[in-house]
Amino acid sequence: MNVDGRLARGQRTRTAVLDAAVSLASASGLDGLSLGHLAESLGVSKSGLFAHWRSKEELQLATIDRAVAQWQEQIIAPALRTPRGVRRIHALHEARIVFYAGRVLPGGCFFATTEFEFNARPGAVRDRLAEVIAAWTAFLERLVAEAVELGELPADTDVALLAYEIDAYGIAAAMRSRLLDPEVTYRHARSGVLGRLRALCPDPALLPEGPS
Amino acid sequence: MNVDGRLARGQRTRTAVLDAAVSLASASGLDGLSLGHLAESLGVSKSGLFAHWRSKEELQLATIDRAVAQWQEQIIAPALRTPRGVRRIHALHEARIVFYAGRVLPGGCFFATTEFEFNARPGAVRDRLAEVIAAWTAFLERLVAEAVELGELPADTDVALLAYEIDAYGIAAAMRSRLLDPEVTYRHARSGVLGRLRALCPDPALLPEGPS
DNA sequence: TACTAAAAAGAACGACCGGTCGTATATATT
DNA sequence: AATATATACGACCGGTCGTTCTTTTTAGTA
Repeated sequence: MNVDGRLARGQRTRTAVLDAAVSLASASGLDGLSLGHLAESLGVSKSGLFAHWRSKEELQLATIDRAVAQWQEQIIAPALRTPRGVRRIHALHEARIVFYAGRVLPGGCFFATTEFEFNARPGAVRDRLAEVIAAWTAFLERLVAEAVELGELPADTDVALLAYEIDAYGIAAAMRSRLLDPEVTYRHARSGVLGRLRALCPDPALLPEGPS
Repeated sequence: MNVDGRLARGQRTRTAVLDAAVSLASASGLDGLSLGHLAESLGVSKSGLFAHWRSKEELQLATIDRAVAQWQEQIIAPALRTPRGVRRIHALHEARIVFYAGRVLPGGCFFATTEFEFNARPGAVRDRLAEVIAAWTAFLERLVAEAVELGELPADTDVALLAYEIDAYGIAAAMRSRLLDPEVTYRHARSGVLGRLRALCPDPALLPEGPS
């Protein structure tokens, strides 16, 4: 288990840089993120960054991967610890709102910011972001499909549509919570999805009580 | 009605510049929009822009105003030509989707892009964008409230929540239509709102037929 | 025709951008 | 102890950024 101390040091630096990069990019975008600012905010030299990534684009791609891992840990993992079906769907959405409301990232949502930033800019970054959102969409649809299979949602449910709707509530929350009243926004995002699921789910005991 | 030819020329230039600025900013953001590119794409000198706006920020603010006017003409005006109530709500959403699907702007949606870009960057631009989205939200809520008053939606409808939901479908469409399958995305955005309104509206004749 | 004012161009600026290079410093291997 | 390697640094490059200043062109006025 003894690892090379040099590699360990590099790994430590890499992680610290990418964590800071995800934070900064969530607020300023992957393009607005400048190597000079990033290096300065970490107390390292700009040129030192090039020892780990040969170009800014490579660092941008690595930053995306890091943000995916963070999303996996903080939003997807909690949901997977919840029983399949509507409860898992609800847990996923709830973890997302908690993540936004907890101000984990200064910009709110890394993916919402960067996907809007790059959706009209061809290149490797855009392609990678498209892959990420496709995987996220597929995951959401799988959760909805499972709920249908379990009989917790009607058999004629439009799975892709419901997944779209749930995601839309989250995206809107990420945007509006920073420009309008956050509390009101989160309440809408929460009760929107909850109301939707409650209207479809035949077993009301599976979902939390509370004001619509 | 005879106007000063010099001023008229300036007005023409100003309009042309702002139209191009809205287009470019919808794809690259208000910050990614560089004065050099903007000037070059118009066949104008960079310094000439400063005859009309004293700084980039001033031009950014003017660009926002121009985008608001465009939104007013192409999305709000058509809706206001439709009878009040759920039909007007539906017309508004439909005009929005048509605007996105018609590729009027290369980036899809000026506001979605810039609001995500600036939601974590304090300053005059962010403040102006916050005003714009607040006005848009108020407008949407007014349309929903009118439908309730007309009896086309239940009296106990959560007006602000329904307005949030309708807007969320639009925001999600702007983002996903550029990274995932556009046709599927627009179908979801359309049938999502339509399904929502049909489930609430007691008079089915007010809304178009068609698959869910 | 002379004068004025608006619009636009041109050249130049300091600051910062992403990126390169040579070098110094740790840590490992022999 | 000598050597190799991964990491990190400081100095610097060409280019672009927003911005300023000066000059020229265009249009209206007396």
